[in-house]
Amino acid sequence: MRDIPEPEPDRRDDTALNETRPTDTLFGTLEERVVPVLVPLPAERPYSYRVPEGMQVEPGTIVQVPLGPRQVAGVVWDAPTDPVEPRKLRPITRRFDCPPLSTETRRFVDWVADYTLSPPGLVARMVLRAPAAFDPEPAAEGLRLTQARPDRPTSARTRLIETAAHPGEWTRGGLARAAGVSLSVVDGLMRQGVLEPVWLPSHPVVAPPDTGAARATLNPEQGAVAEQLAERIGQGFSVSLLEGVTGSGKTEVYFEAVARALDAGGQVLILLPEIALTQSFIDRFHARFGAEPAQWHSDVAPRTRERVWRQVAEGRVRVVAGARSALFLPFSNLSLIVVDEEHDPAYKQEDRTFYHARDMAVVRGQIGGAPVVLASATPSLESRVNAEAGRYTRHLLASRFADAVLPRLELVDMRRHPPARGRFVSPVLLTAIEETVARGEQALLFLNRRGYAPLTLCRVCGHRFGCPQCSSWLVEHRLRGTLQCHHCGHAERRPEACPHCGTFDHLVPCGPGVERLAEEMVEAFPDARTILLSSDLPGGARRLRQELDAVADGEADIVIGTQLVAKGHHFPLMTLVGAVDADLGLANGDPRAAERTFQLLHQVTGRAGRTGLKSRGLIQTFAPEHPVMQAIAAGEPEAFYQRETIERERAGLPPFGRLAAIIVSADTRREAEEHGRELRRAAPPDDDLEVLGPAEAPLALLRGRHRFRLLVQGPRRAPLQAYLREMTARAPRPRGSVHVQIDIDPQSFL
DNA sequence: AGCACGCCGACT
DNA sequence: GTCGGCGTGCTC
Repeated sequence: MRDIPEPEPDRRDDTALNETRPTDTLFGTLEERVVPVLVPLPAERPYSYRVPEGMQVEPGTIVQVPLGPRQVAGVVWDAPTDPVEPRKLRPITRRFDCPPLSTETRRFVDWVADYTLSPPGLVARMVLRAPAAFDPEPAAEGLRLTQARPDRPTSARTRLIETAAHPGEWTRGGLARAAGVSLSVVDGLMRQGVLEPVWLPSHPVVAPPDTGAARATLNPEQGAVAEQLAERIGQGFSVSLLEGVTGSGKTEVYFEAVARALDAGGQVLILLPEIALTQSFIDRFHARFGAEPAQWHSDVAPRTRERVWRQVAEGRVRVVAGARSALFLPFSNLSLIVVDEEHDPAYKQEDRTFYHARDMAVVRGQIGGAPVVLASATPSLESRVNAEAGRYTRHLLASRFADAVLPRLELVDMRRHPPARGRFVSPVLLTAIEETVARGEQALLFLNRRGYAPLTLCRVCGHRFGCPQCSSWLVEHRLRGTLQCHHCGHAERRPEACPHCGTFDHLVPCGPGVERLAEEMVEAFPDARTILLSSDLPGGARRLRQELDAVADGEADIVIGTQLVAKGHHFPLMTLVGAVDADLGLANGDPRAAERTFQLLHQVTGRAGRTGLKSRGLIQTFAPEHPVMQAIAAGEPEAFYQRETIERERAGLPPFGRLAAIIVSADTRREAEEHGRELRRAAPPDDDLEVLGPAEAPLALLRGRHRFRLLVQGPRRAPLQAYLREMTARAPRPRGSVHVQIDIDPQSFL
């Protein structure tokens, strides 16, 4: 990790903070202090503000400053500013009573801004996204018993005093309720000075974790890995790749490193993809540490969010479990970062500031001198290559818990075992389902396609229903009676007649979706309990969670699900997993399609067989010879990764993609994609082609490992060309890259 | 990012 | 004749 550039020294040296500069006034020279303040807007440098007489600020102090017509929160920074006319200078409005952002947090903001070519103000904005947290939480007024005693001790008063004598914090209302007296009794005793008001410190948003609450029982292998991870705590920056199949105890193992970091007095951040941040994870944490971690994700109530932010800044919150944005919390003493499910594409943010949270977590660890643990059953190519190259230490958890065994995986060659006409499940899989259900066990059919059918056409005239806004087909959702575009969200009612030729009742669905698969199962196994799990079912996330629990409790025989079944849910009775269309993800033109498909199928088949029952995974494919299918059948990621990546790297080839197209002309991503489709048609068939929007293009150029075809046209041509010239000029500047550049997507090989 | 200013199409 | 579209520019 020596590749992370040191912060450029000149950036700190040439602007002394609280710089004193003489200003000429009518009355002579007046000394005034001017400081750089990073404001939440896309300016390349901090703005300068005057510091009012008597105000103390230092780098990291959070302040309120006037900005045009409004007041905004900014951070006092330590970077040079552009010269500004003295008459434009305005004073800082106030400083918030809030711990200053730590040096590590500030260096992290600078680094991310520099790396992602984002204005530092916008990165700082991600840190400051808890507006009401900069002022201290309003202290609650509590009451405390004094030495004084009432002049006339009535029974109500005596009871009140007895109650108040109990240890603990009492509020006015709470005390009255607990003593069974009215508020006027409390007020009376306050007037007599028997009770006095005290300021209660605000309550911790979560109880402190207890590292000794419940030691996990680890087998020798897990114990050894846990110890190796724990030994890294306090030893400075390192990255450990913790790899193990579903059920191998990764979480329990890294919890031991978390415990060690907490014992050493540090803060811990556990990053999870938003979808994996479930109650079940929180429960597991609670079981180990006797308290919940603070949570940070989009569903956390604003009020709680602010308290978490504040208490992280104060160092009172010790552990945060959060989605990628938790990386920008104002930790002051971060001593361990865990990135669970590190391969998950949800870590990549693709709007505003583009960043990959896994990579930025590594950078944050480097800046703060803290160890980083990346955990996954199916590590990303980047992480595997980094491990191969010795930058990351690899820890392998080979076995599963107890007697649970991995499912036996078989490929079903759909050319040799075709389903019946208009059906999608091969007789081989049908037989397996029948046997499974007969034994009272559960079968899972995985198909990553929502709705009933991905394409509808008219049997009479051949009309195909396409999206009016983009170029994809409309997906029929029979349960809702709609045709929907999964690309742009366009939806319309399913018509009775063909809009082209007017014929009624001759519209035919083509291809399978989960709804259609459910229909097929109900017909084939009318006595079995079939359940459909899809993110678009009515009832929303809560209903879905209930359904998942019901499945785990055995209240279904056949489960049909989209990719949501691959994420973090354990079904103890599941002994058969069928991937209905394993080839599906391979054909979509995504250069990471093979990797994603491998990961998805691996995770789905890993759902089965936690109880020690014999379990099977059947993978329906038309291409059993494809390396992804071979690797899945072997049940060993190695086969796939070596073929797909490492060999390629050894051969001296760019890992993926010989040609990347950059569309710099477009104003919107959609427009860029349209240009991209044209370009893809025109490209030689053996070129791997990546289409990048305008926001990504300069970055890709800067990182430049690929040949680029530039298409520069349209209304913003001139500024973009200038920008690109500037970027190209910057590109040769020797700067290391933290990660092996495996992904042609510039954001992922940061 | 917001927000204001500024120049061209369909209407209370 | 105005209301309103978003293109352009500015914020210490």
